[in-house]
This record gives sequence, C-alpha cells and structure tokens, in this order.
Amino acid sequence: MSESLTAPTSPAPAPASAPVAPHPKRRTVAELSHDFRLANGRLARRVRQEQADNELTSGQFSALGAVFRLGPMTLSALSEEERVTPPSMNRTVNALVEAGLVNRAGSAEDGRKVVLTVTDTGMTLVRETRRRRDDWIATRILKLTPEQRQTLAAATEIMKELANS
Amino acid sequence: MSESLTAPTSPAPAPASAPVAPHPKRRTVAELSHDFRLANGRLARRVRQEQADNELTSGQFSALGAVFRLGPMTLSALSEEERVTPPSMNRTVNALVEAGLVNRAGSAEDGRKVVLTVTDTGMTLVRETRRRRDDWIATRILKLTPEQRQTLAAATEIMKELANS
DNA sequence: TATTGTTATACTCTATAACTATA
DNA sequence: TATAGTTATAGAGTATAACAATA
Repeated sequence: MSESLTAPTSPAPAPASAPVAPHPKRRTVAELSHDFRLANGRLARRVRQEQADNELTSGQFSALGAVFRLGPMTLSALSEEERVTPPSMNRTVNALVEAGLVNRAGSAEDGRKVVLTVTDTGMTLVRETRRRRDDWIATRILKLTPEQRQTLAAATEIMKELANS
Repeated sequence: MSESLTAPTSPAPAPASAPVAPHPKRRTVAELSHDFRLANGRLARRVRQEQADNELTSGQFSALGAVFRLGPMTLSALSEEERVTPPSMNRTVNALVEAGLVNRAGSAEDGRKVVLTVTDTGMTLVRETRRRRDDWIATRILKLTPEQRQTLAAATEIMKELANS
C-alpha cells in the first residue's frame, strides 16, 4: 500500500479556472495525510486549551454532555458510552451530583438501577460552555473569506466520514 | 458579536455551476463553527485512539518527539517546551532513558545541566510511529475523490491559520 | 545567591477486585 | 446465580516543596 500513497491528490493539474483551492500545488496523498493529521491535531489541542478555564475536568464535562445529549440513563449505560469502567464513572458522577449538575435517582422498575438526569443548572452549563467553545472558533471563521468558509463546510462533511470509517 | 455570527457562510446562494462544495446549503457561521469544531475534535480523538497501541504513553511520545524535532536539549528546556514542570518531565525522561530511546549526559560547559539526545533506537521509533499514524488517515484519504482531496488540502491550510491565530 | 536537576510527597484519574442489594 | 452499583485499593501522571550540586 505504501506505493499507492504516492498518488497525487488530483489526477491532473488543476485547470486555471479552478476558483476554490488556494494551494493547488501538486502533493502526494502521503504528504497531504501527514499535513492534515498534524493540522487537525494541533487545532483540536488549541481548542481544548481554550476551554481549559472550565471548572469541570474534560471527563466530567464529557459525561455531563452525554447525559444531556442522550437523556436519562443508568450508570452502566453512561460508563459504556464514555468507554470507562463503572467505578470510574461512579466517581465522575459523584462529582457532578455534588456540583448540582446531575441528579441521581433510584429506578422505580428495577431497584438495582439508578437513573441519571441533567439538572436545570447542568443544562445551562452545557449550553453556555458549548457556546463559549464555539465562539473561539467562530470569531476566527468570521474573518475568513466566503470561499474559505465553503471549504471548511465541505471539509467538515469529509471529516465526519473519516471519523466514522 | 453574537449577532454577527448569524452571517451566512457565503454572501449569496452558490451558483448552480459551483464545482466543489458538496454541501452548498446555506448555513450560519455559528452552525458551521459548531459542526466543524465537533468534526475536528472527533477525528483527532479517532486518530489518537488508533495510535494507542503504542507502548509509550502520549506524554512520553510527545517528549521524545520534541527532542527528535528540536535536537539535543536540557531537561528544563524540554519541560518548558512540553508545558510540564521539571519534576514531571524528569520522570518522563527516566522512562525514556530506561527504554533506551533517549540518552542523558552531563553538560561539559555547565555541570548543573544535563543534555538529552535521541538514540538511534529512539529515532527509528519516532519515524515508524509517525508513518503508522499517517497511514491510518492515508488509507482513508486514498478512497476520497480528487475533489475531496483538494478540499482537504485547502482546509489544511486554513486549519493551520486557525490554530496559529 | 541564583540556577539546574532531583527526591519526597500528595492529588487526580484511571483501573481491578471485592462487596452489597436486588432480580 | 446474575446483574447494577458501590467501596477498597493500586498504578499512572501530574503538581508543589524541599534538597543537592554547581555557577
């Protein structure tokens, strides 16, 4: 497979009328892969760094976001969703309950289960944090040209495919 | 600023002849920011997950890569580069030295300093790991259309700008 | 004295193993 | 017995504080 990675990103030189790509120089897939992976990782790190002023750890916020997104769920369902063991998630949930962001209630149907729900405070925090995280990148996207925004919009769809494949 | 985020990604509906954007539907900058941030973060997580089969922790590999990239350097220089305290970096370096990936030598000029260098084994590991990480995304990029690759190449440049701003 | 590196110690987050309550 | 959750305990990785060696 290593050989086929030398395939160019485009089968022929871009025609002079191509209106979009600002860097039409010929590159191999291997070069593109390397550059794109690094840019993706660095940007993700940069965004994460920006949101580090949060009082919640990333694991706590991720768990809160999962319950917010998926609705009321049990501890084990949440631990599976977050790829973490039940004892670990239990500790995370304890912190969220103590912070008043999540409610822990026994299940009426099955006495062994607990049902986790996001409190109003938790919902507000999720929405505000999300908006704050989006804002950092939004202020920068706002300064791009419409063509660059189109490129990012198209790239977003491609990146979703890549992440799911 | 919140109001201006409702600006569309393009000033006018894309003409029917637009050859590139596969999803030309009208979106606000706020929507694009949210979608793009999520896609970027998920893809970065997916790539990181793929490379988790490494015997080094991410902090160890990051430190090794820094010495590889920047050349021989002292402990405190490395700890600053990696945004970690000297005691933490000391522990990380101990692991790398024990694994035979990094060499620790006293400085001839200044007896207080130690100079860290990457061993041949360490260099090989960095190169192989890098290639392996690139390969995961390269196999997927190879399946894209030339137009999609162009989009990713253009997006890569934009993402570099975003990360550095 | 100031700087460089190291050791001592503690805190957080994760894990596995053992335990309790319920089905 | 099996399952859901919790508690006990341990192992990374990080930090601050204290110390040793050198400039």
